[in-house]
Amino acid sequence: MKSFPQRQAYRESISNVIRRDLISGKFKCDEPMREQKLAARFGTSRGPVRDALMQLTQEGILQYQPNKGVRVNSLLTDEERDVVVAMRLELEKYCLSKFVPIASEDDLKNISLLLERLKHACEVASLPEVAENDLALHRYWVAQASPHLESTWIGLSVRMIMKYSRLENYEQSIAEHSRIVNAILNRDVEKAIYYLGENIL
Amino acid sequence: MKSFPQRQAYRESISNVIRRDLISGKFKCDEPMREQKLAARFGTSRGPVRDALMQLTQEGILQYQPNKGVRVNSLLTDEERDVVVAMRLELEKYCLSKFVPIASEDDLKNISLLLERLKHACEVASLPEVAENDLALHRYWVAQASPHLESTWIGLSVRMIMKYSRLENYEQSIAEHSRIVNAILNRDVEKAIYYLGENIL
DNA sequence: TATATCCAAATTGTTAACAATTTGTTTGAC
DNA sequence: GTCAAACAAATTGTTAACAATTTGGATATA
Repeated sequence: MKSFPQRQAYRESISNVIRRDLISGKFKCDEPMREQKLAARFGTSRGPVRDALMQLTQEGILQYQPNKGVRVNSLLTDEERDVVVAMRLELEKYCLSKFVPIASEDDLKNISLLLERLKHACEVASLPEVAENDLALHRYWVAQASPHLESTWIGLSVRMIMKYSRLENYEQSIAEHSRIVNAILNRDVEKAIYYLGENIL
Repeated sequence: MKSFPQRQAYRESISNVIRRDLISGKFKCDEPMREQKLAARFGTSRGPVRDALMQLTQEGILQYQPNKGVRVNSLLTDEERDVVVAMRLELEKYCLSKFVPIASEDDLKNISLLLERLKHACEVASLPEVAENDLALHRYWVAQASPHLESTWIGLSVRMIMKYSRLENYEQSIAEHSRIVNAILNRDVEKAIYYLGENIL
């Protein structure tokens, strides 16, 4: 009947919320994340919270130390960020080249919708929402083209955004993503990849 | 007193063992990993086993479905592997360029030791051991140069190896790694990176 | 004051029991 | 025989309690 994750496991929704908080800078760097407090906040026991924290640790956002819990990982250095940008670009270029030719009409509708949501978030100028919708749009073609590499992608992308995000220039973000989506709608792989390169840096 | 992880958490050792089993092909593709059985095998409860499984899921080796547990993820496609190779190379080139100039005498001793271990594994021709020592050697300079990106690196590397590993040509593996390590010992970044490119493909 | 030691509180690590979901099998109607 | 519903077994999801470790502070000593 219900064709989709009927009830997303706690761990997923918890890690999504925490990730969002981290992107929008609600936690100071090196600040320890206490399991008990988070469990209370989310109305669960510590189990699912631990799961979510471990997931974010694997994504590289948090840092784990045995018997000491997890803390907000320090930001990438400038050099590391350059490397991450290059890796993410490599990955997303491949995904676009794969996705554009095979995208169904529904896919095109969906990315148009995601673009609209991103535009709206830019208009109300809410940074965490902009970040979330930016990632959601990119994530769409990654997931369609290569579900195998989706988890790799998210780790790279979140950490790239956390280190000086260019997202604060809202008009530019809208323009860049509009160009990419237009190219996709026209099935123009070359252009899509070109504009992607201008967006991810 | 004990300066290092005094007693590695279960989750770590469990995930290491399972990862090794996966690399050496002990589980069929799509085969479900049962928590109960693994818990019995490792003499713990399901908790730490779940932690280990989730970690491997994040690394992309296993696939998780809510209420259905985890299975061995299907292998990368040829194209995906090419992308992963490029990403890993990008990352490791950076790490080598960072590591070689700052490596201490102890570091040099350590990688020499790791190379010897790899040689030994090649001589006794035990594939899982070769894989483990190969990864351990590369991991050393990644961890030294950029602990931030270590978890990213391991996900890429393990999946790259699982898809047709070139490790079975033992003599070649020894030669390639000897060249890299020699270049490092001579503080020759250019050569080290060059030989790395010949090794990772 | 500075340092070391010990104790209590807070926190993480692990376990076992219970709840919810999925899976497989039997049963029965047609 | 085929299909569907109902039941039983297996498996995952969650929780709360307990164990082990770390942390912070009080006390004592030089």
